Amino acid sequence: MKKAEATRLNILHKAFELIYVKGYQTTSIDDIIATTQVTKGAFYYHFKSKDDMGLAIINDILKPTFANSLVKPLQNDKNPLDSIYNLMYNLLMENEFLKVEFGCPASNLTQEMTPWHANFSKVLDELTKEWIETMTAIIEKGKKSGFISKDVNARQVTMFIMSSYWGIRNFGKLENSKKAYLSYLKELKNYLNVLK
Amino acid sequence: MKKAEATRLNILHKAFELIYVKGYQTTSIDDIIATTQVTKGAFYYHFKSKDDMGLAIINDILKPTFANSLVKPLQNDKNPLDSIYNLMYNLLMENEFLKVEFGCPASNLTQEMTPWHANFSKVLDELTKEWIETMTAIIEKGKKSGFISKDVNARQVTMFIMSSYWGIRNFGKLENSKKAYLSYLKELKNYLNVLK
DNA sequence: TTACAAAAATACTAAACGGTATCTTTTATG
DNA sequence: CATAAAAGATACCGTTTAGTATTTTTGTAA
Repeated sequence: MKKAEATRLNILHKAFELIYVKGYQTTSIDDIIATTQVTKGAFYYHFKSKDDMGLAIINDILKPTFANSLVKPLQNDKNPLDSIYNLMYNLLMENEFLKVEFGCPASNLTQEMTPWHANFSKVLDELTKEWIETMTAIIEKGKKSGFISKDVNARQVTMFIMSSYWGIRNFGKLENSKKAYLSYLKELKNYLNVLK
Repeated sequence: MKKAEATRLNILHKAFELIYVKGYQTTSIDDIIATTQVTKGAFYYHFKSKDDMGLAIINDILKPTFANSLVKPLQNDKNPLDSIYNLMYNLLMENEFLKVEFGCPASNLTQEMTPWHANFSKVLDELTKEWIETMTAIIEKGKKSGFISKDVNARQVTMFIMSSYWGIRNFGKLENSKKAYLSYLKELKNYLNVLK
């Protein structure tokens, strides 16, 4: 029971790495079993199809990571504008797992799988919604506690910021350099400042 | 001579459509020759490989379209802030070629092919650079003519705006709805206003 | 009309793909 | 320790992939 769970998690983690780097469609099951040292029989014992595994990656790996690294940090500081900036700074400049040349795993999957794989779209949408709701909530809170002007539309601002984050990830990928991140972060700071 | 050129362009256009909708890797040559009613012999007479055709799509189809629809409109209005907003509005809300559920063709290709296909990255980077340079230039011009505050960093603002555009395309794709576009456009307007 | 190259059609290959059937080994529990 | 079920290994299937080799048709200039 325990060994099996370890094998399953091993497959999920290694497959996640491969998919983050190469994309879902171009990562073959043969690739996965080669890097995990797991046979095809074992693979299909744990997952009934490649897509079944793909969904498990999102639900069991990506979602918890997302909650820890993208959602939770938003609720740390008193000032939501600081929370947002610090989150972005950490994600772009310091997070050792996310690599500039491979972009954002969630964004990559969204781009690749939507709109053709409804199940993928659904769980990815859930993932994103959680982030949106949290950011919207802390902005609303910030309005009440005076950190943010009453004039700002929380949801609107959230969409704008998150869009810019996903977009700059694509830029970083294209230029394969964190330079783009730096000027992005500066302008993000300017933008956040006018929300006061 | 003329007929051959027509065949070639037919392949490029149809293939572009397929790739925009399904992605490059998942669009097979058999898919392409099926929808173009062109045989494989004809296909390989015009292109020496699939990648050769892919690059031709970017150079011969995407680049001119990009120059016409994304770059040129930036230089229309006197006020660069208006140019930028109007461009985004048109791209997101009115452009009949770009579909919300399939995102932005250039962004899709970047996400899918970078960093694994150096040739693709290169031409896509050229494409993007042209857009960046143009937007940066009109912002600088706007600073001189008084439409924009001298304090703004043109390149920084350009990166921020373009990132947000690419990002919101991803959002639209995920939610398969232009609703996201609307609140994005509102906040973009707010942001542009503070650059005055 | 003939000659000849450009263009297109046809038939094929070798490798890779996701997935299955069958068999063997581990592991937990009476 | 016996036994059944869980877990994993191996060989293979049918299909699809990008690409090639060969042949046929078409346009055009002498």
